[in-house]
Amino acid sequence: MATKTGKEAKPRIPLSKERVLHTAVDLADKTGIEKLTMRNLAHELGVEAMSLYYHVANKEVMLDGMVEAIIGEIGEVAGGFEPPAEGTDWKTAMRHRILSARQVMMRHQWAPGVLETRTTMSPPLLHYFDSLLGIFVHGGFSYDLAHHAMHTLGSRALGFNQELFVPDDQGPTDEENEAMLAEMASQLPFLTGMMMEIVHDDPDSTLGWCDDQTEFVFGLDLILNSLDTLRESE
Amino acid sequence: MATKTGKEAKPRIPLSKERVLHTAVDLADKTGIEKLTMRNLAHELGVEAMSLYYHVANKEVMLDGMVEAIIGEIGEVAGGFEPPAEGTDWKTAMRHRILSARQVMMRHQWAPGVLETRTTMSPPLLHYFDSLLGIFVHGGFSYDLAHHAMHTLGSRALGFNQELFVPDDQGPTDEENEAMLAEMASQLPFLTGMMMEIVHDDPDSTLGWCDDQTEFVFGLDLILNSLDTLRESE
DNA sequence: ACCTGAACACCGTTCAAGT
DNA sequence: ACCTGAACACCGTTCAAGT
Repeated sequence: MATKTGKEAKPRIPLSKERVLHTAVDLADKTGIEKLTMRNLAHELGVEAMSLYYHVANKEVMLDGMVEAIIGEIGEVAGGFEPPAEGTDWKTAMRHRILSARQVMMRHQWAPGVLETRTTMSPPLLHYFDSLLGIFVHGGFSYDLAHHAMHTLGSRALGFNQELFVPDDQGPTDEENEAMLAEMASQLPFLTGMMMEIVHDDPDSTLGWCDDQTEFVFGLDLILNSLDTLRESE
Repeated sequence: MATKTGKEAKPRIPLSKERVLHTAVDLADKTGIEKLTMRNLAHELGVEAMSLYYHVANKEVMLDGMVEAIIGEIGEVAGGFEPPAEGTDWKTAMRHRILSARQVMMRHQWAPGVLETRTTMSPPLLHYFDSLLGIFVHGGFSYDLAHHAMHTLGSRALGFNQELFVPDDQGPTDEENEAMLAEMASQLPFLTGMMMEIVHDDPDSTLGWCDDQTEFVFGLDLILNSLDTLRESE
């Protein structure tokens, strides 16, 4: 009752589009995207919900703005979107750029989901894609192959992969896991077989077993190497 | 006023979980997922919103059920999830299975988005993935490589690819496009270059230019071929 | 067993009004 | 110029009540 969470001091810092966006990003990081409501955000800013609408047209464009902020972060991590230094192998340049993007996505878990719901590409996003295309083209790709390449990368171009079925927050208990495995054995022979092998190699692993980073890099390298072969034979 | 949309005859067919789910799928197909509210669905069924809760626990499990229905459809299109006929090349089997899934995703545009928000794998979904794994393993993959392979496929395993930024419903006008291209030229040299080449080859194409099916198959084949090479050298 | 009316606790957003 | 109070049109969902 005595001190509420950091909205005590009357808002000396006036609201601004930037402050709204940055606070929104922080709040989404902290509480998850589903808790990012205009009301919650306003409260975090020590202000009424309706005040936000003076700085952002509506929630949808606010989300657009948050995405732009994220792209900016990628730029910081990657050291800008300029073409790689003369003589740099295109594959290492692309790998570096994409893994930089991934770093940013990792600290903003909500970002992939929001990215997927955007219907228009903001200028920063276009700029980012242009820079990826640049790496391809400077690396000797035709526009046609570079185009295919972008589609093949899909969301990996932004540093994330459709992780189908991230296991639930509350993981199954060990007993549930045990029971599940037993029942699965007959119905799902291959999944069971795979899991038993994995459990054998790493006893600590459970149903949510995968090392996302390893798997991401595996897929990324497979695609980049494959594209390189196509480029050579073009 | 005289005749409302097909809810005239009093509900001779009683509600049931199946009827709720199938109507939900149809309604999502017809009006889009964002219009699929419990109230709208109830109205479509000639019933009050609260009646739905007798047959489905809540909206989230209803969406789970809809996904299960979709997996069922994939089974119909693919002719079941049984392992491929003896001696079938794993790659053609996998390609066929995945392109069957894609057919189903194409007629339920909302399905990818809903799939991505699921947090638990329903039995039909597990069964589907098990069948894919089976194709890999029967094709000579180790469990370890098959595991990597599943991650590499990502959402492609279910017949869709993260199409980042499907252009807006209301496409830009020709003039807007023109203006955009002009402005882009300096800022986005590679995107502009690529688009100009594409426009040259196919004058009808615009910003929403890509042939999704072609691009999907390109990426899929690239990945499958690459995996085959890894399998051989394992 | 199956369906409903009224109500609750939320959303995003508009609009006229305050300073 | 910037912020707000009250209100609107929606959500999903609970719960006691109807048949």
